[in-house]
Amino acid sequence: MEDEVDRLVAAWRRERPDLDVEPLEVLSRVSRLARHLDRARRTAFAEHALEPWEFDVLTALRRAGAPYQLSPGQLLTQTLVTSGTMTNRIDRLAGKGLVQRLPDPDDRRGVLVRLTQGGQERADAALAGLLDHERAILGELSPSQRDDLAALLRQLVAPFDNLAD
Amino acid sequence: MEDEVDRLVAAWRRERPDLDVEPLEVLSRVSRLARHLDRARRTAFAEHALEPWEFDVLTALRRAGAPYQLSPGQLLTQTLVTSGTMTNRIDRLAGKGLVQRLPDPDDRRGVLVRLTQGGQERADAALAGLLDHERAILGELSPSQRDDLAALLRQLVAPFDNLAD
DNA sequence: TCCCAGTATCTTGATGTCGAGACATTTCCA
DNA sequence: TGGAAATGTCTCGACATCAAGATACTGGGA
Repeated sequence: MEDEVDRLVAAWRRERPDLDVEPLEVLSRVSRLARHLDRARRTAFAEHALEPWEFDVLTALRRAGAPYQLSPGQLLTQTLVTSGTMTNRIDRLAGKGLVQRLPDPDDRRGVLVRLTQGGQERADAALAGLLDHERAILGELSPSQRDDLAALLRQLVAPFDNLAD
Repeated sequence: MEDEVDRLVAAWRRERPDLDVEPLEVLSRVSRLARHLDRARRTAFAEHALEPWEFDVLTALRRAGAPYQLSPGQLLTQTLVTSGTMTNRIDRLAGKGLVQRLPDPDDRRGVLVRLTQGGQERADAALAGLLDHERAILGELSPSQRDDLAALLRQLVAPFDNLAD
């Protein structure tokens, strides 16, 4: 089946026949698919009354394992936002009762952000919902195609992930 | 080589062994790769003193073919932003002399946005630079792997692209 | 012990985007 | 032909983000 990138590439071949636009076949599809996935995620989370950024923070804490707490600095590195943004996010999540701020007993400059019981439940439910949605999207592919795709993508991502960011 | 998604998946398997997190192997890699690509694009465009959003608008006009003009509404559907955002973008591009606003001769409500000579040159140069960068990223893969990857991604994207958006 | 560079977090101001609504013009239908 | 609905663009207010600087505390060397 044809997609928007096929149309995009055709337009460039018509307007710029001198250029090799083959890289777009892969990388434009990655970008466009990511945009669609963002929208799908937003929809999936709305069923649990969560914004994507809330999910990102809550699940980072959930993945940390009991007692489900991290410093703001650790959350920064996991979510790739700036410190000002994280302060704002923690404020709002604390206001909703999904996390609480605790003083770090070992460092009086520091703070620990801990998932509340309610926050953990919301995170767990939203993750399950997200995975259901994503399984539906991947229904287009056979199990072996999924494995192939994951392996190819890993090859492209790994150089970025293993570089000092 | 290992990547961040391998670590992410391992953490979930430890914390939520009851869940099947296999979809993340594909879709989290798509999202993360897209984020890395955004940063790489930003770097590539900076060599031509362009922001990503400027590139998006200028190349939409460039792809339209001579005389390189589209209505704001057509630009909306191609760039997936809202009308308020597009008005703002056109204002700034016009201020830099990269596009100009012309009254639509056929519809007095309407406006046509036309690429200037300078705008076209910037768009063409930035596209060539982007493709060079992207070719380097894809250097990890053989030609047949790229074809496979493009085909698998097309299968995932096509249902979104061919749905009323 | 004192000081100072380093670390951790929060505050502030600027920016770009979105969503809703305003306004002008066109199109469709009675 | 008259009027309502649709269309195309712009304006405005709210919001999340970022970058840079402010504030508070720690820890090692003189």
